Amino acid sequence: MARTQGSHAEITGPRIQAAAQRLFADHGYAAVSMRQIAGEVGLQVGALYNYTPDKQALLVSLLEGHMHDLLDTWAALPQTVEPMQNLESFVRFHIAFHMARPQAVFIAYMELRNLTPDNFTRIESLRRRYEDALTTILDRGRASGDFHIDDAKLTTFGIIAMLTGVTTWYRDGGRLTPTEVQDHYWNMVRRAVTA
Amino acid sequence: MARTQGSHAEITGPRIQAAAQRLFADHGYAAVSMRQIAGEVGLQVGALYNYTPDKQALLVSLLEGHMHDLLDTWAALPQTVEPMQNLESFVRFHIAFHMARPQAVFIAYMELRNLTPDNFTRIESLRRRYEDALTTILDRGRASGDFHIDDAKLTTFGIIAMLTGVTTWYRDGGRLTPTEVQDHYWNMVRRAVTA
DNA sequence: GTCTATACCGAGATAGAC
DNA sequence: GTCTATCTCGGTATAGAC
Repeated sequence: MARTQGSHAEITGPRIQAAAQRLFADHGYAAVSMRQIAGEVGLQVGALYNYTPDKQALLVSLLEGHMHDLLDTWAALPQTVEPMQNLESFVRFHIAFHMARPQAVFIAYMELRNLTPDNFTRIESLRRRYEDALTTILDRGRASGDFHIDDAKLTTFGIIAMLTGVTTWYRDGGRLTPTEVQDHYWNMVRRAVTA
Repeated sequence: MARTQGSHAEITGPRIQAAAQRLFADHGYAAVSMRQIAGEVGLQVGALYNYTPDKQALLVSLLEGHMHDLLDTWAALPQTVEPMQNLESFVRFHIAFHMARPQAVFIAYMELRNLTPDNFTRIESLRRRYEDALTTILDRGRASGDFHIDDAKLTTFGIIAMLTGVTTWYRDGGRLTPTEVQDHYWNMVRRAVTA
């Protein structure tokens, strides 16, 4: 079966996603044009619309892909019954996952306001599911007496904000290795939840 | 002295700033048009250019104003020689200041990438000065033996990220009073820096 | 200082040939 | 599936009358 000339569906789709991700992360969704994305991939604008109905759908698919990646990867990790161990693996996982995908993370935090209300609701509910995973760990640890925390929800927000902040300063090849960064943050979190 | 008809320089300037701040915070700098800002103030577009040379300068003045407000307000607070007390007042100050200006804070964190390189450098150096204030407190507390921390710079990033995260969920009139929020975060920070 | 009018450009998206 | 060409709209910014 000879292909239609210039037809490359299987590889063009992912390349569009990758280009959009890079450009959205660097300049922001609103500041990036469909022409720029097309140029990055080596297409004319019109061709983009074979892959996405519009610009918004491109953003949504990036955000949804990222959130599902996050939830699925965490769910696939082995869990223990020991609260302190569970918390440690959450902390290390969160840092490692976020360090490895700075662009996707950046978009996930910055571009929520560019979603239409219904898309926003969908993405927000995925984020909440992730937060709930940590809240559950904290609640169990408090029930078992391992953790001393005032408010599990607030502690969840505090921990996640602290850990996610790593992406604002961490650069590959910097002063600290990823493991060292994890060690330091785990030290802070561990002490913050124990008396 | 009769005024020129329709001339209101003293009040129009601040109103433009306020409208820009609100719109930039709600929709993002790149997504807001000069026409929208003018409409919000009750002007035609052209009139805006009596107050700002261009859109970028409007953003810069908001960011610079916010950062100087932050630095000056902190500098005006009384400092003690007691590291634990200094850290507590930093934590409470940071939360209170950020809670009170959600829009300015949001813009200060989200719109840095829409600055031209030289403007970015200026704003970044102001932010660094603020971070250094906390690092200094931590260093002093470590030297005095009050704090047990691995890395003052990293602890600075961790604490500031955690505290600033308050703005993502706090709403006036919510479950917790501002003071209760401060109490909880101070508990977490205090434990995180002590053994 | 504000207005109206406009220059100029680039945005998102579509149509139809190949 | 991609291209060229184009539609329509709204963007920033300016000119000149009042």
